[in-house]
Amino acid sequence: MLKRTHTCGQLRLSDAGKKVILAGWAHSYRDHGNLVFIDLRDKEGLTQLVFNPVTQPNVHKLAKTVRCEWVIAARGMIQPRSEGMENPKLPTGQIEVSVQQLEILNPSKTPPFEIDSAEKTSEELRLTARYIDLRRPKMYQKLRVRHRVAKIVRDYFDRLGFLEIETPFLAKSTPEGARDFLVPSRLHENCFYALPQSPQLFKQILMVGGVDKYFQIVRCFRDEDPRADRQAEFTQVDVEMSFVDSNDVIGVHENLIAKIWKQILDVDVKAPMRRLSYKEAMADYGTDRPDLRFDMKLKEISDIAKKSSFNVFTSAVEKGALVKGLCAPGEKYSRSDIENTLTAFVADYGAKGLAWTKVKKQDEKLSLAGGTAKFFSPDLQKKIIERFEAKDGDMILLVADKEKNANKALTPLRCKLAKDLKLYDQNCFEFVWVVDFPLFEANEDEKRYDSLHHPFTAPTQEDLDKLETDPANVCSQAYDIVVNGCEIGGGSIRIHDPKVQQKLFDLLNISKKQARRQFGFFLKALEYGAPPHGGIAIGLDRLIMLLTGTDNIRDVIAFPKTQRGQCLLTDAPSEVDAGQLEELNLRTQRHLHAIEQKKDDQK
RNA sequence: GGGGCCGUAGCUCAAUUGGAUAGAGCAUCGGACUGUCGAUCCGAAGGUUGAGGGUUCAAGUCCCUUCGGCCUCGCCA
Repeated sequence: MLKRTHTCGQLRLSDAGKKVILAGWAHSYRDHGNLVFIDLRDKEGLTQLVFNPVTQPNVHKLAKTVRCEWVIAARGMIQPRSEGMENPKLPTGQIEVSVQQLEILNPSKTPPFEIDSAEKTSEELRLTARYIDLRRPKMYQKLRVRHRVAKIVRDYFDRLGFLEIETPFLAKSTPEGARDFLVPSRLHENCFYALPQSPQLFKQILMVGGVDKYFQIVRCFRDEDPRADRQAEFTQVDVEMSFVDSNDVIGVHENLIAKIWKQILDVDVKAPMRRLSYKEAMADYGTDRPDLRFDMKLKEISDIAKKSSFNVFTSAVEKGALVKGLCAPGEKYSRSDIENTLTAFVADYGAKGLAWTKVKKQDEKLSLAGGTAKFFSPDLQKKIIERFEAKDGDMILLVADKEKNANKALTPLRCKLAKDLKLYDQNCFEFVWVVDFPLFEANEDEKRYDSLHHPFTAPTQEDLDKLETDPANVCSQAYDIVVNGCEIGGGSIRIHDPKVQQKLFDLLNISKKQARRQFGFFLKALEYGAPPHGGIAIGLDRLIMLLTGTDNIRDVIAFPKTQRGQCLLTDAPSEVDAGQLEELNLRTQRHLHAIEQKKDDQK
């Protein structure tokens, strides 16, 4: 076998005269009857091979048989291309290899799609023939960024004295949070492992174990419906540290993020980063993961709206709902755009309606015109205009609903408008830490509290007493890192006092018995000198999505799954032999039906 | 579990809105060609219109069921 001496992306004019061997895939071939050209491709680039029938008749003959995606190796001499024959589109376009020996390492069937038109090919086919898709330079680039980020992460934590420690994948199921993937135990009948949703308890126990500084680039599993930015299995940069407060954890990670952005994109990220309290974020942006690339803050105008003559608003405010909205440059939107497109848009998020009005300048004075304007007196109109700091030509869009519902509709609306109106630079990154989360959110259906993050998040020292008196207003020591409206990580200082942890379980309506059964091992660990500790988990897939500019998580995973959790390449999940089930003491519904059928037949 | 979009040749799409033998570009195969680089030119082959059922004189087109892909609501401590 010819062994390569160079890659297909590195040869330049200065290499002219060198004897080289290249290996790769035939990207394209151009047969002129006499001269034959083959563009040879490997992960580094393309280099043109030229076959001359006069000087190398046998090699030329063989070259004529080569087809796209055949794997070949070629030995030859680098020669400068003659004048006018250079290809400025290729970094190697100044030279070509005049081939003296050609070896066909492996022919290929005609590929199911052409590499050059993969962008236009259905993702379904690309996933089915992933090995073809991965040959594309763009795909390789994304894998490379992923690798480089992982390397930066490992080097960074290593230098700071962190240990990367593996935690079990065959773990204990806990009912909270997402649905677990279960793995049946062969040795323990009727028992199951769960694949970890995160190594949360293990990393905390590592802190009790004195490890002090832990990190892991680790796969996590959550059996929930996928989305464009969500897969059932995904990767986290998982971190835990002892003897720290929130600021320590935040500091370490904003430096890491800055380092990654600098090394991958050559972008300077300011550290320390901005911080927003949960309250501010919810009030101004309607979400705990605000997109700060543009302003367009949400404003509540319940106080003004309740004085209007618009029944929808007045009755809503009376019922304890609020009127909230935003103000956007409105020239681009016609009345029907608003009443059809935008109203339908917010309806998808549960909004019952979208009230609108436009801001007009007349005689140097701003007033409202159109839509709901008629329900507001000039005085109220003035107040609305002031509240939104509205300008001539703006449109004001309002939703009247319970706070939660209004926010749920307005947040995506705000993002959609900003995108449509191009209110921000696509290439900028606005990082923000969202802090001061409440510890709980009320679960109205089941009349109890739910953890906003998870039940191991510590309340602030000041609010410890409120756990007894006023749980709804207890603030937690949690923090989320958000960029461009995307949550890329979150964590908290944890509870290290078993009594506080028990109190939390009580408030979450987890009985002592249940707590002991599910978390007993953990509560016990806390009783043996658990240090104060805290940590964070950063979503690696989303990080890579941001760094590579894709909004499809499957693009940054070598072998991703579809919306229905299938791997089109391997056809997982698939049925298994009855014998395998037997060994695991499992019966599927179909299995049981078959057994019943057999019994009936015997009768 | 709900909503939306999609499925026609290996690939990307078309088919005058229910009408005749389902077309085109690329790819493939054969031929021609001395410098191309999305080579060009000539020719050929290529179809269970995702699957099943229905309406109709007639279905790629309309209806029902089903499979698959994508987006999304719910869900994702």
